[in-house]
Amino acid sequence: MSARHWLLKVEPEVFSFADLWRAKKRTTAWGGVRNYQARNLLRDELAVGDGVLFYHSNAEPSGVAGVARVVRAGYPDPTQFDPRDESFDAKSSPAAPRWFAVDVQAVRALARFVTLAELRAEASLEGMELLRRGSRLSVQPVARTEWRTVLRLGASIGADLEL
DNA sequence: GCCAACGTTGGC
DNA sequence: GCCAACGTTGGC
Repeated sequence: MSARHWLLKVEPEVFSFADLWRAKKRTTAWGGVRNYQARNLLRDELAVGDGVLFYHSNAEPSGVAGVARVVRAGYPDPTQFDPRDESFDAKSSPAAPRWFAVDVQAVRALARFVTLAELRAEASLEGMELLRRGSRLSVQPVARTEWRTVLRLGASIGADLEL
């Protein structure tokens, strides 16, 4: 698979796009994921330079808040080795790490926050993973056409659509 | 290896 | 707060 665009879910109560914007170098480790399908994507697929839709889940409203990019590809998620961390995994070890993280850097906020309802209303996004019934993956591939559509929905008139 | 019970996600 | 959908766990 050579998807170049991804959607990453975050609960804004925990860490929002605004938090990322304020972070040092506008960059954060994106990890704590304890799902194997998501792990495989983080470990094997996300590459430096890939585009990221930063999605606020479990929010009022939920939706895409901003654009980020991958600045460090998959590496062992340090939280799995920290007994004090709630994502600690006693069955993992540095020699055989089980969970992975990437680093992402904010590129820009969307001119308009694009709500989940707006995404659902967009016929051309019908096949988007996020919108599929029961979809829960916190790392999802985004097709190029979907990426462009979301950016268009989030752009103010005349804004540059390219990342 | 089956599958019921349980935990989590996340929209509503 | 509810609950549907899904993933994981663990008894057998």
